Amino acid sequence: MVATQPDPEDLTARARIRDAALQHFGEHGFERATIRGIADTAGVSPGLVRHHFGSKQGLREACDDYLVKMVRRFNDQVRTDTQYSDLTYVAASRAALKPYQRYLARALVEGAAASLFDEMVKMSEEWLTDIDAKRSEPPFVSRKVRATLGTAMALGVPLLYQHVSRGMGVDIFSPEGDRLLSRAMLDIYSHPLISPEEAAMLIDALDKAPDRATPAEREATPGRPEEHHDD
Amino acid sequence: MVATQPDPEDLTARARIRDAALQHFGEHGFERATIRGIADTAGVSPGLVRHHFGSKQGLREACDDYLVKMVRRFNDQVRTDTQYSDLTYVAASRAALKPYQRYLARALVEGAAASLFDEMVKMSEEWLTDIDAKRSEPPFVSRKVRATLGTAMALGVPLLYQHVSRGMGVDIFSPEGDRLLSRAMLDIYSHPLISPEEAAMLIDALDKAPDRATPAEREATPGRPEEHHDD
DNA sequence: CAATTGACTATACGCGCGTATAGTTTCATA
DNA sequence: TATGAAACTATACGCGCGTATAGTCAATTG
Repeated sequence: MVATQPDPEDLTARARIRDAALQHFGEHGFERATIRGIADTAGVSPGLVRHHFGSKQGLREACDDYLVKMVRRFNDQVRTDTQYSDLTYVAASRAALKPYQRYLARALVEGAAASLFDEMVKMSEEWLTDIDAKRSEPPFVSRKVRATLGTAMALGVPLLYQHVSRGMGVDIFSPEGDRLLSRAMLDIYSHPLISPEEAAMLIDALDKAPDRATPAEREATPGRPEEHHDD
Repeated sequence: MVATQPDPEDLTARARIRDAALQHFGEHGFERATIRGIADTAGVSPGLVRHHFGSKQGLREACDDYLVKMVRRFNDQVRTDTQYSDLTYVAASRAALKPYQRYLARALVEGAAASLFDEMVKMSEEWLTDIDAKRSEPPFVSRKVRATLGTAMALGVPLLYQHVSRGMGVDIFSPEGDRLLSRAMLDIYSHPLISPEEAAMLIDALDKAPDRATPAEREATPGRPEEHHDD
């Protein structure tokens, strides 16, 4: 009961523009989305967009800020509610973020929304703390590394939701899809792909032979492999 | 002899354009990338791009086809080599696809490159077949569903490589980063987050109360939650 | 040696975009 | 009612883009 949004009904024009931008950016991407289209969806003139947000980039930043605030609030809320396990958190955040999912996906892949990702990692770390307490062997790597990887992997599902839905034969955002997804996640998270012994063995091999070039590594080398500067 | 291409070596202008496009599309996104910029990187005139690929969209499709062909060849190669486990495959494909990773990420998130994703799922399914043989309890869901989810989760890491690198404190494409990543993956894949008993219990709860609305589900409902038409 | 064909360039057109600016309405306050 | 600011609209400009077209050059072929 954190009474957040005053009323979805009489939203101010500024908020309507922001929501329309979230939608358009998510559906068409930042470049392809047009101020005119966003203004049209929001029911205002294109000029008003500029009046409120200064520029297209400003509008984007406002969208990012809004989402970060929303995720942060969601996390705080869940954090105080101890009934959630890691699994149900994943499911809950999947549901909560659903409307913004496409926007989120694009932003994250483009390297933006960093604080949002980090927020999720911190969340994962907290749960890992509990899980690690019940664990016998010491982990191979630090908790933060595992939390980071776990977060990225969990995000892979909504990020690729079109492909996942196609592969599962059901829209993962529909009730049935969500149910199937939850079952599958429970199965995956409760059944290791390899045994700890095998893993330890492979780690040993890894430490002894750090130079493990695959046959493909030699073959797949195109024009400019080493350049990735950010936008 | 129809030898239009004097050499299969990737030195023809057409190949250079394709490589430049892979790079530009990956770095700037499809919309933002310009034919002029691609032509410049390839060292040709913008007109030649059109001459060879017809249009910008045609160029994109050529890039997709090329990548699919490359992944397929990689898979075939690995498939015949039985020394690979699921884990090392993930690592190997991570290395092989590295130069195309940014392009891949954008394409996949935009819903394109579907056959590529499906190819990977098929690969995962084959390995799951072996793993399932050693498993006592029956899986909660079909193998394909688990393979699909596993693929999406594995892809989440390179998709979010900037965030993952930041969280791990090391570039995951550097040798050290790759090593740390492999260790972490081995740990995650060998240590379940929850016990099978807990999972079974949660599934039970899931089946009995299919309507599990979270507090956030009620709160986070923006303008148009139910619309997601594809491009 | 023409003659044809394909690789490649130079140049320009038209359109849609972000942006700028001037003008109009709404509304709180005195 | 007067007034000033803020919300909002109408209109236009300029630029960069994809695309189209005409032309040049090099290699192949009879």
